[in-house]
This record gives sequence, structure tokens and C-alpha cells, in this order.
Amino acid sequence: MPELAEVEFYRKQWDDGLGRKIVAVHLHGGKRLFRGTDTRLMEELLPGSTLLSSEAHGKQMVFRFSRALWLGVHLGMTGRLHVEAADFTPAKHDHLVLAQAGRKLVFHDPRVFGRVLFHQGKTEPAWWAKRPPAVTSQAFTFAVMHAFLQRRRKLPIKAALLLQERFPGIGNWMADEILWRAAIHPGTPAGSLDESRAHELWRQVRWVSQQALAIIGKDFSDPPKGWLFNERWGNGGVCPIHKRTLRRATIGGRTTAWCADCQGGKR
DNA sequence: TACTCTGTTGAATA
DNA sequence: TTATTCAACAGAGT
Repeated sequence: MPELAEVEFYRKQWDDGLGRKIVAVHLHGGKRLFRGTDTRLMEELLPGSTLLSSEAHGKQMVFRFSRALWLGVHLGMTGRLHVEAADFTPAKHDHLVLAQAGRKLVFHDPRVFGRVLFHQGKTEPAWWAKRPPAVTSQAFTFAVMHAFLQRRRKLPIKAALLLQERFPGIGNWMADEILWRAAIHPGTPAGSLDESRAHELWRQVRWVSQQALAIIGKDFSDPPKGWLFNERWGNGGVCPIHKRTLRRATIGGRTTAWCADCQGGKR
């Protein structure tokens, strides 16, 4: 589930623990979640350290601790962060639990597509330093986006929007929302958009992202009526404008919903 | 019970 | 280099 705005929402769930010390760490060391990560080191260094800050970028999060510790969290498809009372007993899918006095910070992920990274050092670890410009930032210019679409010109635009190296945080439902608003068929080759249509796409990438952050990122509210978001789950959804039943297909390997009226044919 | 689907992504293959 | 397919996994739905 978690895309840009959901990730931001989950990041804030651990805010209760800011400025407080970790007293114990419980984790499921053998799980895929921790692939490539030294969990022994986490268990050794985190207890006694203080949670100082957190930040989300696209689908990635970083939690910084004293002692120059960096904890990276990716929620995958089914991950979520939450806070529990001090007497909480971790269950099967609670793969990482940071205990503090009075609460426990929990990373829960049944499907284990998520990821935990850990680093100690004064400077940013590579996995955080190399993050691409946020789609809502000044650095995400039309020129940057357009050049990327030219390089990926054969890829269906839907698939291109899902590439995190250029569109960090955009996931399946956001891509559908953006394309619907930009009136572009999801199967359109990325390189075939003319200047004005590409520009409209760029505007909608930014608009949908900003709105999602303001609405979903704030308190996990659903977007208002008029969003494709409210129609695209399950079958029988209709275009908010035409009330026409949405088309569905797998494009770029992912379930895609669109309006044949708004988004026309393949070109 | 068996089979299909899923909001991700990265490894393997073409 | 870039595009496509599939597996990692668990649970919900049909």
C-alpha cells in the first residue's frame, strides 16, 4: 500500500518517541526484511541511543539516533509503523520493536516486502545520500522529467511513472490518478508525448503529490469526491466525470484503471 | 480446499 | 542500456 503520502503518515507515527531513549530492541533477525543488514550491530548500538529525528523521501524513511546511528525503513507493500503501550507483546509480524520507557515503536509487515537498513557514521549512508529529487521540490523540473521520458521512450507511461529513480514515492494508485487528470492513456509510450501533454503530466505529478501529502499524509483521510482514488479499487468503479465504468488492464505489470473517455486511445 | 488477487521492488532474462 | 517477467511472502477473497 504505502506510497508517498502513506509513507509520510507512517513516519509520523513514531513521533511520540522523539527525544527519548531506546531501552531495548526486539527484532526477527532471520527475516528477509533485514537482508544485507547487520542486526547484531543494531541490537548492540541502538539500546541507550536517543531518537533524534525522522524524514521521509518518496517511499523511503530515515530515523536518526544519537551515536551517529541511521535507521532506514522501507514499508514494501504491507508494512506500517505504529506505537504501542509499554506492555505490548510483539506478534508474528512485528519484525522490529524499539522499546522506550512508556511505549514501543513497532514496524509491522505481514508480507515482508519491506526493508530495514542500518548505518553508523557522521555522514549520510549511500542509500540515503543518493535519493533522487522529490517530485514536489524545485529540483524536479519539467526539463529533468522530460529528458527522463525521452530516455525511456518505449516504456508505457504508466510504467515510467512507477520508476522510483525519477518519481520517488509514486506508486500504483498515484500513477493512475495522475494519468487520469492529465488525460493520458496509461499505455502511451513515454517518449511520444508532445511538449504540451508532457507539461500537463508534469503539473499533475506535482499537484497529485502535494494534495496527497496534505490529505493522506496528514491523518490518513481519503481524498475528496472527484478523485479517481475513490473509484479505482475493485470492480465497478466509474469515472468521476463521465460516470463511465473504468477500463482495467495490466500495464507495466501492474493493475491499471483508466477512463476511456478522458484518456482516449493509445496515442 | 484450491486458486487468484494484491498499494513493491529488484534479480534474472531477453 | 532498457524492457519484461517473476519471485519474495502472507492473507483475503471467490
